[in-house]
Amino acid sequence: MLELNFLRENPQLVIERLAVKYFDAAATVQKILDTDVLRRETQKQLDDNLAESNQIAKEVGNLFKSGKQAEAADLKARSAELKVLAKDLTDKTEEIQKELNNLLVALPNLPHATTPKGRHAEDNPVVLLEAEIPALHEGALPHWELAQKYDIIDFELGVKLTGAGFPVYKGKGARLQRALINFFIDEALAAGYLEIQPPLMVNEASGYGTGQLPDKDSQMYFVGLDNFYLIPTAEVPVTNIYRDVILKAEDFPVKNVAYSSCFRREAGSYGKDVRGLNRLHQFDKVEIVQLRHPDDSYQALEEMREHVASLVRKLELPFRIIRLCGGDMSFTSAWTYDFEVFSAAQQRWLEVSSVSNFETFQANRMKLRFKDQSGKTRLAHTLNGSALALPRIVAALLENNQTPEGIKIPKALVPYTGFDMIK
RNA sequence: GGAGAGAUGGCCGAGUGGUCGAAGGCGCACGCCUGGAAAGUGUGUAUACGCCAAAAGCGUAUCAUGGGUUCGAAUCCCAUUCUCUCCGCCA
Repeated sequence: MLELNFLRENPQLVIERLAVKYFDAAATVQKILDTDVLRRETQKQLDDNLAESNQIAKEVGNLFKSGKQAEAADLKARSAELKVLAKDLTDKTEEIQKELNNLLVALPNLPHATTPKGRHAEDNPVVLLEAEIPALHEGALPHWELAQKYDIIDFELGVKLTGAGFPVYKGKGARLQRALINFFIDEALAAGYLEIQPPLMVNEASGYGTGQLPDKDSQMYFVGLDNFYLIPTAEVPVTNIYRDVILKAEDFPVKNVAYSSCFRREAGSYGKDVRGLNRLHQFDKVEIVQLRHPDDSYQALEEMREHVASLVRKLELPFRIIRLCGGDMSFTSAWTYDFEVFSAAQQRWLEVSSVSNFETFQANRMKLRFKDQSGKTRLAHTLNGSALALPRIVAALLENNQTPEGIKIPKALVPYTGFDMIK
């Protein structure tokens, strides 16, 4: 959520910047400004009304004490009038406040001033390409066929147990998953992150805090009996740890890493793009989250980008980093890098990580603040990134490393898997 | 799931209708004291919104949340949520 004060002072800038995301904000911004004026007027009336009521209440108390019942009765009458008015003003204020809030929540985050122009994914500039595309042997298979051939991932069985998009990992497939998780977490620990094991279900307030609610609720699984949502990413519980928190300046940087299963309904996506591990309803991911002082959040973003790059390199996967253009950026992000690995049998780039700086957008929503040197309370910056999401990494590992003798495990991972080949 | 107790500021804790944004303590910050420190001592120490060009100042709201009673609610009433204790169940 954008900050009202900022919007009040820079409405034109907001409109221009959001145009980069192909979001026409002019009407909403104007409405926000109008509603804000109305809100302050109404608020003032209500405050004055309440101030008088408070005054009267004091006087009545004094009159009672000195036995002047008659005068007290007069004041009580006035108080009753005020009360009716106050009720009315309260309702009005709340309604206006709600409307203002709805308008504010509808505006995306401002993209950073350096955001590349462009509308679609094809317009995203590649900022780094480290991709030696492996030459596969004759008869190379896509990962879903490899999974079956070596009996390491069973998609059919998942359908039996739950439904499509809930694969069962078996034998070396399961161990490969566990190895990747441990590898990713260890790497994050070495980079100074604090490990967190969050709940996999969250309440409504948390869903709202990171922006999944109110409007993206159809993407989350919902446990109706208890009003819980299954997390679509560890970002939700981990970032919400700091909801309504005021940090001290010396608490920075806050660096958390969390492994979790992630649950996504992915309503409306079918077809060949979602075959095998390409898109699942349940998958595993290691997520890194940072809270930063606004002055060095972009330094942190580069640090996180480098961290993720080092992971992909150690796994010896061909990859590229792209900077999302305005039109392709998410609602909440100010700056995003996507990491894509090349999956050689599918001949496709697969997104395996998205690293973003949200600046104060999430922080404003969840009231995540800090006290700066001068004692002033300010919103912190939040950042997060996948480091990494497992299924597409597994897909690329299987496809790229296949040989007629079996699938080779990258050296960095062997200490974690305990084997160097899937045969 | 059953029975009971409870929820107050960063923490502990007092407060059963007005003088309460809230005693007292701890913690923290700054000052005094000291050769330095401890002890002692003084002052300060929530958040949001609004008024004001701004600071100062002032107003309003907030004692789990939402409603109600009352001229007036941290205090009384109702509902909800959460926590704790005992019993039951259980990895």
